[in-house]
Amino acid sequence: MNRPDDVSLFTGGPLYKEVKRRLTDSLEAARWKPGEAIPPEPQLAARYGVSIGTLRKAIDELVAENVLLRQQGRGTFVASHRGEAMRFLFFSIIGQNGSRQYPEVRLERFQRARAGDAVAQSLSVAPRAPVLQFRNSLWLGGESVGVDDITVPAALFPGLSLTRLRERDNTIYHLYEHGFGISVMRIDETLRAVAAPADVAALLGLHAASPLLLVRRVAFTLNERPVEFRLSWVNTAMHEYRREAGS
Amino acid sequence: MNRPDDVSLFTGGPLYKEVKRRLTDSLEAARWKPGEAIPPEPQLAARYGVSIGTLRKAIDELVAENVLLRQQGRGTFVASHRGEAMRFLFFSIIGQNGSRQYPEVRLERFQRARAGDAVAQSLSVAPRAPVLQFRNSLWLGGESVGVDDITVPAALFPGLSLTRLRERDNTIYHLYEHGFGISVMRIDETLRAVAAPADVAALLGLHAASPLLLVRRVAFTLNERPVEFRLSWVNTAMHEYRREAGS
DNA sequence: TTCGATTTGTTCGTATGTATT
DNA sequence: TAATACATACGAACAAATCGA
Repeated sequence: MNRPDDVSLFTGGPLYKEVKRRLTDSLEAARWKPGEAIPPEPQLAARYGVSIGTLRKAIDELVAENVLLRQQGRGTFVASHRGEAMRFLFFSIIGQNGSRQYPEVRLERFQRARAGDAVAQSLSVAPRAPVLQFRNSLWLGGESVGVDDITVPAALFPGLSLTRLRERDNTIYHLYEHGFGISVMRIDETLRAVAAPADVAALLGLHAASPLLLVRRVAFTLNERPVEFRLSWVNTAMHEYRREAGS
Repeated sequence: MNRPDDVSLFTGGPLYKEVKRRLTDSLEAARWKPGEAIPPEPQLAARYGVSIGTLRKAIDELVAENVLLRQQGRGTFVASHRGEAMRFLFFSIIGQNGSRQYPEVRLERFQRARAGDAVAQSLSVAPRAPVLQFRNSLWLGGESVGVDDITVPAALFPGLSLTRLRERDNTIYHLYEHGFGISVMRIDETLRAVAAPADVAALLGLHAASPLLLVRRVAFTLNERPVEFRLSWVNTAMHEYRREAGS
């Protein structure tokens, strides 16, 4: 017996880490798509030639990383931006009473452009590489709370258009996933306080130079490829940015 | 055999969850102190009357929550603010190049006071309960980057004084832990952009009304008891607040 | 509604590997 | 080197949730 996926002769470290790598590779290759179930544990264990306990340890780590989702009696599913699960994983604005609510998003602008040096470096593309840029305004309870300036590499999003962005009926990351096979799995954010630029202030109905929270985000796929650069200006007069740490 | 800690007849859910509760209770009761090793796995498994696998599953979760720390060949240790491990778990300011460095802290003020309504609610103490308040300025590379206004319930920190704060040779949370048996294990932060108050601006060498990042922090112990309320004003001209999400 | 098949969750026990002292 | 302690891996049995016949 020597099935192609068999891992039992692997010698470069713990077996379960190798199994995890194989699973990750299959996920990156979209062998199983977001929202779909991966094969049952006994079947995967047999395929890789490991015990079910070893397989489960590999899956455990992917579940902890929000890459897979287990449901007893149903199966193990590839994380997707379709449902509610990832809805607030990447949206951190809350009301002053602590209420979490997803914003209404309005597309304000869409254009083709070329990457500046900073954006090119963040997105790991060549300077002046073609990119798509669009601006959204975010609304919570009828109030304008922020502006997102989003830049993505044009090569990764062929056919992304103003219409496509307008017609989506879900989050932007769901559109990336469903429309372009790009799954945002991790974000890296740095925050600072700045004076509002004139155009942003106008969109938010504020005086220019009002203090705004500026969030610089880079979004990554499972294989750590950066796929989106985003600057968000947030009016924190009536809302806040929340983060928990330690457990 | 019916040892007092035996858990084998427990019926209210998974055994390992009950074992985890017992471990947590022992940690709260300071049966094992920060920095110390808990008993070896076989010994704990015998004490609770469970298999070693079940015990390990309980410990796994506490390790994932940064409550315990495992070291192969040495033992399993209670998390402590003494070492480097928790150093950057609760300090999120980085340089513009992404460098993480721990700030120099200067005590600017220390006073006894009474809790206002907002602080009292955050700290779960009665309104006008006695509290201790102190202000620190934070310095990175010779530059003043922020001001912390810290409020703690006086009842939890008997004997905390200006001298005590000045003479510490480690982080404030290490002082809480070592001097008062209070271990901060989790923080909850909300962030907003504000115009600098005059006194803070002066300390930071900025014009009044410069935009500052205001971080409102509540710190909790293992049993979710709030033990510190903190407002931090951060000058994000040369530094940033960093957070990662998703994995 | 009931029942059986499927799938993950929990628990047990054992053996062996690896790091530390 | 020997003893100790956690890490990895195996396998088995039963429990609990889900789903369709």
